[in-house]
Amino acid sequence: MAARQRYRMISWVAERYGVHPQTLRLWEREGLLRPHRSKGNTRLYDEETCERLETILTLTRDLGVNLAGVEIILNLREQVKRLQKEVDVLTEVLKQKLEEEESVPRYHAIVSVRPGTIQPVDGE
Amino acid sequence: MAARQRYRMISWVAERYGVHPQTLRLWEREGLLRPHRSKGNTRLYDEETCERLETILTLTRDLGVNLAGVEIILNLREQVKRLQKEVDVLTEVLKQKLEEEESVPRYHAIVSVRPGTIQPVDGE
DNA sequence: TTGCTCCTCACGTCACGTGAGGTGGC
DNA sequence: TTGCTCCTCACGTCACGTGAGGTGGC
Repeated sequence: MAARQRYRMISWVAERYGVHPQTLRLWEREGLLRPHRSKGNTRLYDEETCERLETILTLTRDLGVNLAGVEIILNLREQVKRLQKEVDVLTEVLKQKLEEEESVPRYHAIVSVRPGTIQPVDGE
Repeated sequence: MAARQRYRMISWVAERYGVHPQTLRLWEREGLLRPHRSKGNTRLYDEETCERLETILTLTRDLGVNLAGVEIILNLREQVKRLQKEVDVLTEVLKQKLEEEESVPRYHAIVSVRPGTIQPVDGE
């Protein structure tokens, strides 16, 4: 899953996505991006950061959202993702419960007797 | 639940929330607010619209979000609300299933007999 | 050294809030 | 009539993207 990370420098990212390097620095200052740093303080962008960047680009360029909005939208999307996952898990568990119930003969749920008060009609 | 609606005109809303009437008209033009209209074309704000306005005010004034962002954020919040409700319902159903399971004597799951092959030991 | 990186400062543009001006219904 | 409403147009401000200028590491 966690593939070998590729770290890119700012010029690569800027050209790849058509963003001004200063814009990348600005967005970092605003807290929207958090690239890693080399020992010499050079920004290093991993894949996750690049994906985040793509999202931000869509929001700002295509949809005209400002930076304050981007921040909130990214958080809300995370929340939606978590909730959607929770719904999926709960649905799956419930589905299994219902199947389980289905496989048990019906009268097991209907007959309710005290232990020792019933006997087989004939042997076995 | 659905109480008698009170409709307010733009000057009342503007003063109540400290918003310029033109701003209210602008936000409507941008699709963020949808007040009703009188037969003479006067805007009429109901409670729901006022609540929506409060939310927009928080987003724009306190958080600095622009109108494009507000639109998206309001939609995402709706989505979160729906998902949260779904999680609540599923959780409740699952809880009941588990309680039900707990209340059924264990051997109901163990004993597996054909109908008509068992009888009560004594009457009743 | 060359071409990258880092940073701060400053300008230009655009979104958006607000005011003016002119209209019509209660 | 008075004071509201409607509308459009235009100005001022602020956020933000981008360029310049000067620095230091690979």
